[in-house]
Amino acid sequence: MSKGEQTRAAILDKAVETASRLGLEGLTIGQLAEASGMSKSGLFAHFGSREELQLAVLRHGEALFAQNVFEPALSAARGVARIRALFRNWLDWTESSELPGGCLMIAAAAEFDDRPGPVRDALARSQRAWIATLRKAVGMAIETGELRADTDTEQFVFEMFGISLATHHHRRLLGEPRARQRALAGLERLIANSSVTKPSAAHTEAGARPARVRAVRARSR
Amino acid sequence: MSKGEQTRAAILDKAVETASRLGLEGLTIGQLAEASGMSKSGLFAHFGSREELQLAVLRHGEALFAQNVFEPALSAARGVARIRALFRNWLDWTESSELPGGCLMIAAAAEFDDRPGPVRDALARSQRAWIATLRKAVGMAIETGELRADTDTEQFVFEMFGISLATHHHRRLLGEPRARQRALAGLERLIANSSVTKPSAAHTEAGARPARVRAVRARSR
DNA sequence: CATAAATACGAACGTTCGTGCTAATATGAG
DNA sequence: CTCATATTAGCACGAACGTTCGTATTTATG
Repeated sequence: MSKGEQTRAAILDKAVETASRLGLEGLTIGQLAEASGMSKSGLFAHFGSREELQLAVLRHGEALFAQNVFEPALSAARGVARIRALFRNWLDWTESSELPGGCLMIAAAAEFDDRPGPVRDALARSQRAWIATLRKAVGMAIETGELRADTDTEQFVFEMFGISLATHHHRRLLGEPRARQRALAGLERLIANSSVTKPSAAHTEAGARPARVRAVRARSR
Repeated sequence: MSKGEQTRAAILDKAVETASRLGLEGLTIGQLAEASGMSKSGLFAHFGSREELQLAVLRHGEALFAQNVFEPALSAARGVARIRALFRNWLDWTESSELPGGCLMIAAAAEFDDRPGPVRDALARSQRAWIATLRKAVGMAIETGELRADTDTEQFVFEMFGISLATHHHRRLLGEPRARQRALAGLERLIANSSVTKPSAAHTEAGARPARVRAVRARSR
């Protein structure tokens, strides 16, 4: 790796960190240069424009996401186990120490959903790819017979996404410590609702949901 | 209403609109002045600082939210009917023509979750109040006997929030036209899971969930 | 109608923004 | 070690930022 690529990577590490807190629009050539210990123009030369910097940050974040969330989950068995692994890695990612501002994609999504341009396009592409990955995982859980064949995978992933967003929102803005617990409970409810083996009516009525959740938590720790 | 209050209100209308698209940090005294057809300094005099402007925009947005989402839902009967009303008004709000950038609070939440200060504090307070309102609505649905007494209201609202966030995300960034449908289906699943009268197993297994959703949609149109 | 108060404007402040240049320095291949 | 190339720094630019100030104008009050 040449010196140039090396500094570029170091810059992008810093930039992803900053962007997770301040957003991609909060990224500033000057501040990023100071944080990287180099001159504005020196840093600028690596990207050519602010928009190119934003795109590079997005790509860098995507790579980190794949590396930290997606890839480790592949060691989990296909089916609900992998769904749980993907989801937990996702939650871990949003509270990672490398990302003091939480998930970069979530911050960028809210920021660019009304700013047409290449950055928004790249972001949307990335999000669609992630959704497709999740759908595939749900599809495999149907193939293994753990989830019912009539499961609406799109709806499943939609709600899964929502739980993740709510976790981010509650933990970061509201400082809610039980957010992760709520997230895991939500996922379990989602899984239970699409499971082939249905809980008995008596069980369910007597509050089986919290009990089931507790069991899952125990297993996860 | 004095002339001053009048222009101030007009400014804030424009500002809420802009902030819904560009965020509170995207708000600029100069641009807002131009959009309002007045001078920078003239506009500035109404607020005294940019931060005060942001706070005023937030308060103005809060008032609009209460007026468009909360208050109309009070005409719905206590219980799940009101939960549905609140939720639908909320969805309507995020696609309102007055808010070209979607829900102001959601945009601001992602923006300020890592920017300590008065704006973040005000936003968090507002969000907590809204959550409390939703919890109260769920609590009343328990009192009416429609939802089970062991329903975890906090969890219910958490997931409701998530569905709303996912809807915003999918519709605005990904342009997903079925987002609203997915949202309503998610809420119905949430309600069904906490309902006293449980659907028969046969019904559920044969895909009662989409059917139930369709019925609800029909009722809402 | 006069007059005090409220409201709006225009010009300018010091900073920071992104982006061009050119010159200096560091890197790595021969 | 040499030298072409890659990398960084220095400096300057026009524009926009939030903010201040003195002044003009409009509004409401007696």
